[in-house]
Amino acid sequence: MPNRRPTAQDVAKHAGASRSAVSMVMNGNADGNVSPDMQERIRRAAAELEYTPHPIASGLRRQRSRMIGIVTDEAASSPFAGRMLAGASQAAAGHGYLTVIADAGGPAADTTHFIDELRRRRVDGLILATQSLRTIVVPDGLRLQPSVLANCRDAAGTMGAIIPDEVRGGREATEHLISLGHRRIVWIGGGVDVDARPARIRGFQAALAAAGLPPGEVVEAGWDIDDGFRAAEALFAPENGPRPDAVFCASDRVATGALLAARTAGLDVPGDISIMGYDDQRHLADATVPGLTTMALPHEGMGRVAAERIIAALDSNAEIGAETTLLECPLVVRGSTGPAARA
Amino acid sequence: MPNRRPTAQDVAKHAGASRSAVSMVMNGNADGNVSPDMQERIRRAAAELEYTPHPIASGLRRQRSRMIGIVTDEAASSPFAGRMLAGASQAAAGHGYLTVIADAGGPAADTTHFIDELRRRRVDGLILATQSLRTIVVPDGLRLQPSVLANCRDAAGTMGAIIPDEVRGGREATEHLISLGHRRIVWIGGGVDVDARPARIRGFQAALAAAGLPPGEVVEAGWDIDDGFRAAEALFAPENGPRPDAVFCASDRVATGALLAARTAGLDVPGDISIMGYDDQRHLADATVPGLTTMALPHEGMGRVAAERIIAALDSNAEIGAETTLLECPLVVRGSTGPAARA
DNA sequence: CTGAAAGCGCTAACAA
DNA sequence: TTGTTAGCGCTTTCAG
Repeated sequence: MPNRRPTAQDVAKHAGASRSAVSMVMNGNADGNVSPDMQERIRRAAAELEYTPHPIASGLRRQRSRMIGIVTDEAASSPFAGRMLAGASQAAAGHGYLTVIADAGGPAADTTHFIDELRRRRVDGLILATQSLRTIVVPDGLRLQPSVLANCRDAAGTMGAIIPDEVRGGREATEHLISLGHRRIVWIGGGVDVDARPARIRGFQAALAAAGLPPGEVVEAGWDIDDGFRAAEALFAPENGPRPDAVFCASDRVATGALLAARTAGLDVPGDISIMGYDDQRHLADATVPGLTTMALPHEGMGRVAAERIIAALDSNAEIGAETTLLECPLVVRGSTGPAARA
Repeated sequence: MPNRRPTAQDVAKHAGASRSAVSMVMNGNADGNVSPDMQERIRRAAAELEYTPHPIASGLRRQRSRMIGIVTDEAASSPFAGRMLAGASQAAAGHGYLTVIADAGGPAADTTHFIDELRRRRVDGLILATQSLRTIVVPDGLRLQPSVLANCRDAAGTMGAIIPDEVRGGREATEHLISLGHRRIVWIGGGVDVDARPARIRGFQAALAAAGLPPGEVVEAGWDIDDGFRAAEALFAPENGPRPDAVFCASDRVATGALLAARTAGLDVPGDISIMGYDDQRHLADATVPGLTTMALPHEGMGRVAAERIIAALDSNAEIGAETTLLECPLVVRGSTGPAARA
């Protein structure tokens, strides 16, 4: 099983060159230093022996591990974690970096230990990713090396972050509804404890105002299916006045509840009413009847951009910057929105 | 920012000892070799300087990276991936191992490249994890070092695997329903292309038989909400004969559809009918009205046990074995199941 | 019981 | 243009 791998020494012997020549060829630094035909012989020898440089040895020498660490708060409880990790790992792999993960299994404040552990392991850069959008006090360890925040922002405002553009998401979702001919659009749900809510509502109202429509009604409710169900049920009751053309839900779960309420009230979606979700929660938004039109949270993109931003800084030896990058939430059109009935 | 870290040399000087003494103390090999008071002085010096051994250097020397790699097929599209990765990373961290990930972003067959890349990076062990339960042809690279499969099994049967015990899950779910007094229980859903379905149905029928009940009816349908809705709608239509006491759904999505159909048909859940899900899909099973009673897929456990099994082999220098470990799917009781009405 | 010496495999500065 | 040398920080053997 062990199958000893060849070393640069072996390749050098095989090609009749020196170890350092091999090293230079493998690292692309050979051009002014090793004759072209020697380079070719080395390359051939390397290929023949299936030589590939030992990353641990080169890491030791260069004082670079080519690993980037991701520490997450309770990835286990989020259906979105996989997307972020996949995005980061794919981006990193594309630049020859390895992605190492540490899940704190608890709130972001408990990540300190894991950050230290990853630093001890000599990761070149660090991503701190939270499962829901929030503002956090950044653990000290993060500041000691290139790091960015994903899906959260620094209370001190001095650390770079990648977060969804929720205002724009709220706006574009609303524009989609308006373009379909809807005029009376009601917002449902989203507990007040989460940062995303006010931003989305701001976008919602901005789009309405831009279209010359009056401010939209905002119905308080939580984030879950039954919150959406109850709120929509009340909204659809005839005694509560005219029905809205469309509802814009704080989450796909709320939207699923609204869908259910519409069905219970005998309303056709989207014939009688359009329902818009938010999150693009896999195995939910794509699994309702009809499928939910929704704004996708860019988890994969956050992972990718976070990794790319760190790697760019690492590879150019530059500072990473404190800017906050806002990522677009793409509109995913499924069946739950359609043209206004009276349009 | 770089803040040079102390080396074993620094500690040795500080404590008036030799580098090797420091090494032995840090690795617990000091007892017959370094005098107790010298050990104490070294330990104190290490603490004072906040010395921690350089894992890359020791890895190079020991030819061990203390990293275990996880390669996943399309983690990005699964809401369960995070649990598995969190389980593995927590278990690994507990033993001083680092978890590195590589997401193939495609089917399991495309993981070869990522396996090779992780091997090149000198991971000590490898986990190949699939997002849905299946039998796969194991890529060659996996056999060249300690590896286990998570959520999939080896077509050749020679590689260790950790998978959910779906037969037992099907049985225990059914037993839960039977214990509630239900007698006529119908299975709904689960396309035929997925391995999990026949196993769950086998458990379902076994529990029925063990209770002296006739074989349960099995309704064909897919895995999604609308599949569950349609199947349940037909099942609940009065013209299709007496209603079942309970339905056992192939997935939480199907169960969500069934819940919706029950509501549409004016049935109370669980008063008139109990609905059982499968998967414990986060942000769905816990977000319906009422919450779904379901069998949890042990993703976190699979990650944890896979990591532990590899690490145990690594740390004892033993073979890893070809056994398949079956993990229990825990019953999660929420509101969608209750006592039979006529009981 | 202790410390010096020899690398692990690689890279980069330097000398030829 | 080439090859030699001196480490990166650690572990482990072996002579004191």
